[in-house]
Amino acid sequence: MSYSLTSFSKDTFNTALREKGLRPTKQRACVYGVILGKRDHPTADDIYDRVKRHLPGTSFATVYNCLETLVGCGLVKQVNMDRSPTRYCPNLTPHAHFRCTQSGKIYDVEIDNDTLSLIQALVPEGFEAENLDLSFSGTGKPSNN
Amino acid sequence: MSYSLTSFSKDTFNTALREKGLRPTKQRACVYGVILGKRDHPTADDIYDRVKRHLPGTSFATVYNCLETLVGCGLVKQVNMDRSPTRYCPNLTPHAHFRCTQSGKIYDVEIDNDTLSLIQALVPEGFEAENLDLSFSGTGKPSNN
DNA sequence: AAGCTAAATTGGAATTATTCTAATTCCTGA
DNA sequence: TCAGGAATTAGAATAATTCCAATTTAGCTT
Ligand SMILES: [Mn+2]
Ligand SMILES: [Mn+2]
Ligand SMILES: [Zn+2]
Ligand SMILES: [Zn+2]
Repeated sequence: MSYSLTSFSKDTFNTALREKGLRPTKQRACVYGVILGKRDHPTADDIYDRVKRHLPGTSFATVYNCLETLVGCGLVKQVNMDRSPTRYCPNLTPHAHFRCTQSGKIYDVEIDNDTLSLIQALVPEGFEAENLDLSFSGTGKPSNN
Repeated sequence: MSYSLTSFSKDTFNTALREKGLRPTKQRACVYGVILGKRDHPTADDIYDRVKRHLPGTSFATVYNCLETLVGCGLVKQVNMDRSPTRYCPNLTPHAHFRCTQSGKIYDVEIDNDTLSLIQALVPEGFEAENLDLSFSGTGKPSNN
């Protein structure tokens, strides 16, 4: 059993990989599955732990390889905050991140289109931004455990 | 000779350190000086190279120690883009960064107050943002060498 | 179905930015 | 001047990530 992706996710997954001439392997499906399954912005190490429950033989190198592939296919995004380990996010809409410095938890923060336009307008003449990263840190929900 | 800080910078430096009960050493002054002297967002390694020209005996550990101190005193800011080495910036105004993926150069991008307010307004109810990071990447000035 | 070939996975070593440690040196202020 | 804390130093340690060479697998072709 590779991993129980919904038929919708499975189709997204297969299509995205085939479009790039890559193989939809069980390891890649599993990595994608665990990221979709708990949207908590896991690190590679977190993902490794979760994948091993389903595919015990999986190596750390494979987790990194799969993550690189999934990012390359646009199925997940990397999230870097300061120099802490890279986290992975399946939310493909443009959004920002908030990290609670107490709990370490990371939350998605929506960006409305008007604000997004204004942010993009900050980029000076002659520069072409392909990518933007916006993140906040501070104290999160008071006693949300 | 520690480093030729302007009398204005020297005063800022001495005051900021003394306020925290820390000593304005020649290594700290030199690290601060080279960051002010060429505002190109140098890495710790860049800074080490430049500091050694003025104070040849300086160690790498000291550069890191000084940088941590200067950041702690609010004299310089850390700039992290993806997982590349941390860079340091003496521009204390709220501003964003643009990294040219071709040249690797990093540019300051001003954020006007209106846009800054809208960005801060993205933070949801119940969260308190102490810090915000905004960065762009893409292609920079066409042939600015 | 068997064989072929390129792609993917694997375990372990290598890399690299950064931090830690313990010894030495330096300041400061009594 | 000198005692004691602060800062610096060289080198070891750490940790996330990448690299490597060997093995396995998946998707053809016969
Ligand atoms: Mn773990
Ligand atoms: Mn160098
Ligand atoms: Zn996210
Ligand atoms: Zn800057």
